Amino acid sequence: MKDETEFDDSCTHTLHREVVELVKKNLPEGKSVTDLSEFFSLFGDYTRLRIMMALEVSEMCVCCIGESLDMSDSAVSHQLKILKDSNLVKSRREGKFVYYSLSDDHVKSIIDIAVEHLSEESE
Amino acid sequence: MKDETEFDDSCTHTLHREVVELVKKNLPEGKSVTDLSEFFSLFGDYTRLRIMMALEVSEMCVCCIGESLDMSDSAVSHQLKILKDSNLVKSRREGKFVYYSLSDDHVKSIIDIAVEHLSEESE
DNA sequence: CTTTCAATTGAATACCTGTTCAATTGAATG
DNA sequence: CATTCAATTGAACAGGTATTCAATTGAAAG
Repeated sequence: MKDETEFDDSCTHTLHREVVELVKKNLPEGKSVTDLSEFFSLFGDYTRLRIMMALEVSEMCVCCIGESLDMSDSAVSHQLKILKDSNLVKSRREGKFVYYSLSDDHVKSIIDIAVEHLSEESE
Repeated sequence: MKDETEFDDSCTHTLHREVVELVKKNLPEGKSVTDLSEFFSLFGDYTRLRIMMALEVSEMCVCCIGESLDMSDSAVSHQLKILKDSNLVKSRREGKFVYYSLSDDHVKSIIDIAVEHLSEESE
């Protein structure tokens, strides 16, 4: 009857055990990590990122965004919906046009940090 | 013979035209935006993000990461390869084990910024 | 040299997600 | 009220990607 009966799967070194337990304790709950990864995913798509960077320059209506980025209005609208549902952009209607803009400057600051990281990378 | 022959697609208002041209001028070239979106994508996957957050706590061997996060060693190894190719994690071999750790503290700072953003969001 | 365990790899699979296309809604205008 | 243009929506499609599974490599120990 060995001492290891409760540790019968892989990587059973006691030293490693302690680390595993420590990590399990300190890891945030699944929900918040999911939220975080979904947040990063918003920036992880090429066209969505381009839309946000375009809106850093100026607010624009849907068709202007499409023309600036050479995308169909439909594709733009779909992505804008995702960004709006995530509170990264907001919109206002003026006559026939719906103008989109960034909700706040979090977007810019997050992109800036990443740009900075990537530029340091290539040194 | 109208003046609009060169502007015969949608959204032809001169006011909008100027904005479109401004945005086109100020938008970074495609390559750098692609790099940026790929960078964010690394954080945009649930399991990859969990791996990085686990490594914030301590360096670990592959099987310990798997055990901490309840994933197969193979799945962990595949993701670690992606993270290593992107220079977000590094590894060292010690006997039979390969220990992984974060390359630098950029990972932590980027995650922290996002966490901060999300917490402000919910106020 | 054979065995054992950790880690990696490649191929196949399954899932997710962005785009397209067609149809529809909303608002202004004649 | 019909028309026009901007925008939205839903369904279908296609491309990318994470996981699984099986096989293999690498290092230590008997």
